[in-house]
Amino acid sequence: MEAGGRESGNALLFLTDEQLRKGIEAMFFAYRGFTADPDRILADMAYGRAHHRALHFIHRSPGTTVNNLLAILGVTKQSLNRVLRALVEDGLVRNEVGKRDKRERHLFLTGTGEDLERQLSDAQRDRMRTAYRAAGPEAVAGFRQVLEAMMDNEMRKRYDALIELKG
Amino acid sequence: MEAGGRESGNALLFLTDEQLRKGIEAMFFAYRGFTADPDRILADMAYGRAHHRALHFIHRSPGTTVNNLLAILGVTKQSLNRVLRALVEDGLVRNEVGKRDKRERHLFLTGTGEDLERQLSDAQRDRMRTAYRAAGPEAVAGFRQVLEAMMDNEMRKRYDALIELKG
DNA sequence: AATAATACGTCAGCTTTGTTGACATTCCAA
DNA sequence: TTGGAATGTCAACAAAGCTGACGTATTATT
Repeated sequence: MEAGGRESGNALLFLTDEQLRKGIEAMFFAYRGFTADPDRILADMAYGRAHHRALHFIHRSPGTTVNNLLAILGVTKQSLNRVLRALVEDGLVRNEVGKRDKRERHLFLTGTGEDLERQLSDAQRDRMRTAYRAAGPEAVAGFRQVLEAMMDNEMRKRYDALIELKG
Repeated sequence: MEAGGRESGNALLFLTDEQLRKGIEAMFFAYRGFTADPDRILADMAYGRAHHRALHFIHRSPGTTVNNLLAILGVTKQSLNRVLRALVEDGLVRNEVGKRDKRERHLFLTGTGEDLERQLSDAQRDRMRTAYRAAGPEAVAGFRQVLEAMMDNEMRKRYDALIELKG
């Protein structure tokens, strides 16, 4: 287990079912806030959250392949393909046949794509920044620690891999 | 703005775009982990995440009305009705006409409903507990602080109202 | 007493985003 | 040269959200 034993009294009060339930509900409501601003922007367009996610990760890792994106997003290629096709048709995403492996398509944002991505992530970052500022650096460190511990091993790998790129 | 000025150097490093992006991605991956276990359980049944949410909040506030639940979940009554109808038909949720106001329907879980709810929330709590334990009480406090700061004002009201009940 | 507002249910139709399954193409590598 | 990987695409479907319209109790207001 871990420390345990002697510190049975108050030290573990943060692990009671009540505390866990609060955390679960906080996660639920916070996630809605987390996506609210981009959702509002996207509602006017023909795009949704799935398009936002694609734009985000292409922006973040330019030249990434379809398979990479598939693994990160955790959806089927048919589902992702629908999103990518729309973005390519509308000129937000550019497709480039791989040099080494010509089966692969490397994905890039166009100028227009970068513009929309920036608009969306600005909104999302603004909220995040406000929350971070209100909570302070130590709270933020704790926030990140808990989130990372909450991921699946699979997802933590993907997350870590992303972090390494620019981390 | 706020404090600013003299402490321009390292004190605000946690507010850089890079740090915010990491937080955004951590939130994305963590939320997938957060829902993964209940999702796996529900996949075998004819239910989804929407049913889980309804069960959770009815369990948490027994006797809540449809309108209450609507406000908490933030969906339309048509959408919620589809979910509730299934749960009532399958004998997981019980409907009770209001005493004071006979227009209202008060919602309760049946024994079967409680069983499923427990199964789902046990799975979710287990992951939460493991994450909390790994991160420690101070990290958890920070986690909660940031989440609460991230909610919409609307949602924070709902969240606070819930907390008061049993909190 | 009449009227308005509220709470709830339901029908119909639409959208987004996910899913399977099947199949073709292209290309790398053994 | 052949098997398998990476990609794209078609079709059909499901979950879960949405709008709009309408009906029925019940309560509140005038």
